[in-house]
Amino acid sequence: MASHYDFKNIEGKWQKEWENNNLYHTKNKDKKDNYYVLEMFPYPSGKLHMGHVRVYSIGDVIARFKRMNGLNVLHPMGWDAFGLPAENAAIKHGNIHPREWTWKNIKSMKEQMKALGLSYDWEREVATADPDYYKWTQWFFIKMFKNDLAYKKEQAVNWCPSCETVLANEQVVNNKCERCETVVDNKELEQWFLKITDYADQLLEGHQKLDWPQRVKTMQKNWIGKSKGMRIKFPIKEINSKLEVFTTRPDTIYGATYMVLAPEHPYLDQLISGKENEKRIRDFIKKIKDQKEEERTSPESNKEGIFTGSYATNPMTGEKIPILIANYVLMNYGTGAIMAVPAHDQRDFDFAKKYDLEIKAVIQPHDLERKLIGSKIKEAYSEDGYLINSDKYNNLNVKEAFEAIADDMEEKNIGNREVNYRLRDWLISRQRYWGAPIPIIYCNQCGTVPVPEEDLPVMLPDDVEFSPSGISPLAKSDQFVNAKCPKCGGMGKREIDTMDTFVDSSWYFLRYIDPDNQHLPFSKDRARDWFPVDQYIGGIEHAILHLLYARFFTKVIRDLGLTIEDEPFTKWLAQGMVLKDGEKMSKSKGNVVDPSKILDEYGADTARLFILFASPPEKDLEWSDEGVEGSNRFLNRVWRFVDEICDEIKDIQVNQGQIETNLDDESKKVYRKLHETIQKVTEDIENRLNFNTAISAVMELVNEIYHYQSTKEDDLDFEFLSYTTEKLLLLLAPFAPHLTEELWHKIGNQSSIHLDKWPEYNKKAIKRDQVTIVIQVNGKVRDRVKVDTEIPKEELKEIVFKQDKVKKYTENKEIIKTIVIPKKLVNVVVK
RNA sequence: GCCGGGGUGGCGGAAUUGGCAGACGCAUCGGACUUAAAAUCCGGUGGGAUUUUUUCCCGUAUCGGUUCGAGCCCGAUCCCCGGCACCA
Repeated sequence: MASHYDFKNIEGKWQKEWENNNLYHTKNKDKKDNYYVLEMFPYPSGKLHMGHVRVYSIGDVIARFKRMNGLNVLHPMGWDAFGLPAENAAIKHGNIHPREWTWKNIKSMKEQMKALGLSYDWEREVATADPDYYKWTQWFFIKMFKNDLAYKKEQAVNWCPSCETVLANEQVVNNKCERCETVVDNKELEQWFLKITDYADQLLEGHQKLDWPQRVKTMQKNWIGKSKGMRIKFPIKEINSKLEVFTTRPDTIYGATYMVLAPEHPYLDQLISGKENEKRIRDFIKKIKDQKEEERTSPESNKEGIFTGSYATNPMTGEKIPILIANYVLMNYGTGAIMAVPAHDQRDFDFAKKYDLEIKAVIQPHDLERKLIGSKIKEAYSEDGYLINSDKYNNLNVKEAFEAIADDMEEKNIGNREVNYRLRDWLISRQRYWGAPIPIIYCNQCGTVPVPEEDLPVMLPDDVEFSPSGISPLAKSDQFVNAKCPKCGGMGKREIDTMDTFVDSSWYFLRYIDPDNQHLPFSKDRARDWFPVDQYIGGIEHAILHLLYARFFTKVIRDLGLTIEDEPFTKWLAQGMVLKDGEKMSKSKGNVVDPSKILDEYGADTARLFILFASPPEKDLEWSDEGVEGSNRFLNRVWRFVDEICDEIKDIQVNQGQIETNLDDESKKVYRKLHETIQKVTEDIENRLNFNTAISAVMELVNEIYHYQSTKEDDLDFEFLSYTTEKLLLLLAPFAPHLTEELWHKIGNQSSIHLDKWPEYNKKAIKRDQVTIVIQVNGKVRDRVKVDTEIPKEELKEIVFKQDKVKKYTENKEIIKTIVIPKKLVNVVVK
């Protein structure tokens, strides 16, 4: 008899069978029993990597488990099919169109997914590069445009010189392009933005009801960066206007001794022209503007500034205070100008020391020992305290003063309460070919005109040269560019930029629920039945980008009236990375393990089992070839056991209700273990998504069965074994779908194991008559004793004190107390 | 600097509500089977001491605290990972 199962044969056979029977097709039903589990769809690079195998294995276990528990499960898959690699491949190889390249890759990746035995409903497959899909991406853009949520403006934007396109703030990491790690430049360009900032507060508040990892919510919170403060106007007499600043500390305004403008501030020209130092000042501004972004914005770099020669008036004190320019004030946050309070802000303090500006303390610590004396301050004091040198606000604490000053300023029209965000609007224009064209036509008469909804999609033209040149390749297609104005019928020009691919992926989860809808991106009824996604699974690297955008889109879609939901993903499991030798797998490090090789050597079930067993899903997983061997060994162990007895048990009709009545002691042990395992596996999947411990529980069960076999030898109870085998296979089915299906049929079943019901555990079976109680003396384990489970405390104590060990350790000592924890332990405390 | 997560055998990890630390797997050692090996099956394996089928001590990054009892709670420190950062 063979000691290893023929995984190649078995896996191929069942994959075909499942496909032929359309086993994983999802019917649309009312909301009641629906369950939507979704893994982040991949970019079709052409090959699956281990990270993919991990995320899809996790999703597949959940989908199969929920199905077996009687739910109507939606488990779809698709392709994030627009993007640069397709274009780069076309440029590099010259003779292949991005479309061809993309669809070729989709085909091979889909085959790999099928080889993994993933239970997708392929009839719902979507690809963002398909005109049937991007038509609706464009439709959403137009809806946003009409609702003032999409707008075009000129501003300094991030430019990646390698990708030759602009990037959103979210796509710039440490001043580098998120994709290619090239240092980004600044460019003044007119670009399309989506008004995500309108939803900043909702994006923050929505976190409350999300069952997401805390760290991810924190990341998004940091990214949104909400701060409450005031916008305050400082009059500048000489140019007869007012300089606005944003501050979170209006309570310190009596200590504002100077003002600082960003070198890009629009007032500068007026302020400095004609001043005796004008040339020096202009040279300084130029120098700062030429500074690299990194240098400019690093807190470690030196603060540099120059006096403009002008003064503003502190609106509360009436004092004249100098206006300076400095590198440490940024144009893209707040108003690009600050009131400087050196006594209570470390940055202002450092700058004031360097340029010898006045430092005036206006907050005094409650702790008198730390009393601040103006000229002797060594560092800024920014903690709590009470006000001094602040006229009628003296002696108020910081919080009271904030409110009082804010009220008064609002009344006198000096300033207004304002909330500021770090979050910027989402820049979606890309100067590249392989994306959804922005559906806008520019007309000399009518201006910026959206393409009418009935004319969508605006198709990508084929006759273009892809080589990036800083402007979109679409500019080179006359047939594309020239279009009639939808309003007046005159000749207009199309927008030539395409959309950021994150736009495509911000709503794909809604298309799956109604993929063939020709009239709308999806119908409201279907959304009601399926949306939101119950369980989303994907990499932590999307914590900010994709997940923030998708949440934003969902809120916009809600406001368009297409759903009533305002969060797309109720639960999110952020799965960890797959590492090799402690590092992320990458070509440059040469530590890549190719999934197809593992599939070839061990099969899909082994690959899935290992990846689920090696680590809990949210943690990083260290790849181990020996570990894969181990998982394979376990599956073979299951196979051998069933293979050996299947002829004996396949015709046995198990009497489910009666099974426990005739068990001998050995069988009873296995029977209890089986039901304990059912409980453990069910709870581990259902409540914790801890597949590693679920699998280890099944391993323990299999060990127990082997033990039973070797103890009983020729005296096996085959009806009981038949019962046990069935349950065992059901428990393992979500993890190893092919092997369990094969064995399921071998033991005499006709229909698929994956349509069967998840086993339930028998509460009576796992109840123990006797338990082992740990006996401690002064907290140290000294003995163990087996007693009846429901033994009264007093009786248990009596038994404990009769034990020799207990006598030994309590001899000649005073017993202070005895702690009894039923079913667990007894601790005798002595002195 | 601020915020969040983490640190357990040779390794991956378990301990779910403060109650037997190290489940399960890997690696390794021993036994069975074999002419032999592989595969398989059975068993040992945190460290130390010891009278070695015994008994005890130490042990969850470090130090301290709370508690009858701490891997888990509290305080301080060190280290690792992630996010944000001249954000006013």
